[in-house]
Amino acid sequence: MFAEFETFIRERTDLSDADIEVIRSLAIEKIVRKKESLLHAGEVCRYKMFVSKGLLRTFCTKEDGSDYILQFSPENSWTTDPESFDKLIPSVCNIDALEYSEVIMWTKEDFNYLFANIPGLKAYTQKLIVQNMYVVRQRVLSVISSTPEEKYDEFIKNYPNVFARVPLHMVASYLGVSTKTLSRIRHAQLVR
Amino acid sequence: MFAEFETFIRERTDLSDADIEVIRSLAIEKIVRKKESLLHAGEVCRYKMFVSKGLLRTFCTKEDGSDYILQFSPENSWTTDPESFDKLIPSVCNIDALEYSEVIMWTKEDFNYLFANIPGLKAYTQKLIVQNMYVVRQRVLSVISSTPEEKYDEFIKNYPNVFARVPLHMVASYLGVSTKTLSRIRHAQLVR
DNA sequence: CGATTCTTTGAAAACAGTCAATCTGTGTGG
DNA sequence: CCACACAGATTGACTGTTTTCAAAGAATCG
Repeated sequence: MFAEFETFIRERTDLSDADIEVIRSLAIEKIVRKKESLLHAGEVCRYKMFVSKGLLRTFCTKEDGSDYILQFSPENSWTTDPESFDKLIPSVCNIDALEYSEVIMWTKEDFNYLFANIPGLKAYTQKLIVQNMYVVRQRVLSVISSTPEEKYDEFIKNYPNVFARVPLHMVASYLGVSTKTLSRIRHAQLVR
Repeated sequence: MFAEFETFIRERTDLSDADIEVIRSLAIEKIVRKKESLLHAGEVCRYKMFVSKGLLRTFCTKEDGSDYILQFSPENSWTTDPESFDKLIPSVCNIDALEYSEVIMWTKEDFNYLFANIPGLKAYTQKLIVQNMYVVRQRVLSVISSTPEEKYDEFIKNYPNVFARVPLHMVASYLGVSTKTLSRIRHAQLVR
């Protein structure tokens, strides 16, 4: 499980073996079965998580019970609730597994330690945050400016790997449209 | 113009007088009249900008000519097109002034210099990016999960200061709904 | 005051959402 | 191994909302 992470991080940083060893020593490895939860709304999100295998989803539930998916996290990606994690306040999101997954987690305390002592990791993390910003900004633009069909097409284009693995109604939830609308779009595209 | 910035940054960091002086020496002050542009789509966004007075808007234009507002930047806030600025690639956004504004700008090169030599500024900037992330994530959630009326109410609640200064059709553009819908909502709220 | 910008409105059309039912494929437990 | 339950996808009928387009008022600015 850690092996995948090590490969991943070595490709993106120039951490030393010693650095990796420290990072490993503070890592918590966790297996999550499909549908198992890693964070419930109301709890503090205590971990920064790396998905080394599988697929997670971050979602919020409104009063009426409807879900809205904020993020999919396939293997080789990071996830957490940043605001809850940083400020140690209760999260409004849930994180659970859409597939059998393997996750590596660090507490805030430990991650801060790594952050302070491994400059390469710090630089990498900061770059990641910035890149994430590009993506989220683009998503805001898409969601306010695109038609449902455009959103659907963009999703398939941007996340083919996720698209192939999640049920349609979750794509709908991610895009902010109803499953009905997605069905209609798909039907129309077939006919064409 | 720089005075407002100095007050602002001193309240949020513990920069020394010397630090401030360096920052000032690299700052470009610019007056922008209402409707004047600071960035056209297709250009590289060469500056990181602090709005010391006035109100800017960042928006994208689709092929059909319709605008979508990504961000309002009132006095005491920062703006740029992060991706264009960081990577020196052409921007897809425009930035212009909704009011007479006073803006302080730094090039990427100069900002990098400040970044490298003024740890307090670096720490502040990074915190800012992270906080911005919270806001944008919240916006994504809102825009995929809220009704137009909820979006409208949230906007007034979150940005009363901006709301009071921009025409309704720009609020609509920011929220991703038509002006018609906003009018209807307002009418309904009046009747109540 | 005239010109421009902004807001509201009406009517019609397009669109998306709800609800309920059906169909499918999957997988589990007996 | 089969039957059954279950999750997912699609569909139809209906409803309700949003958009579009155009036009008319209202407000603002020079």
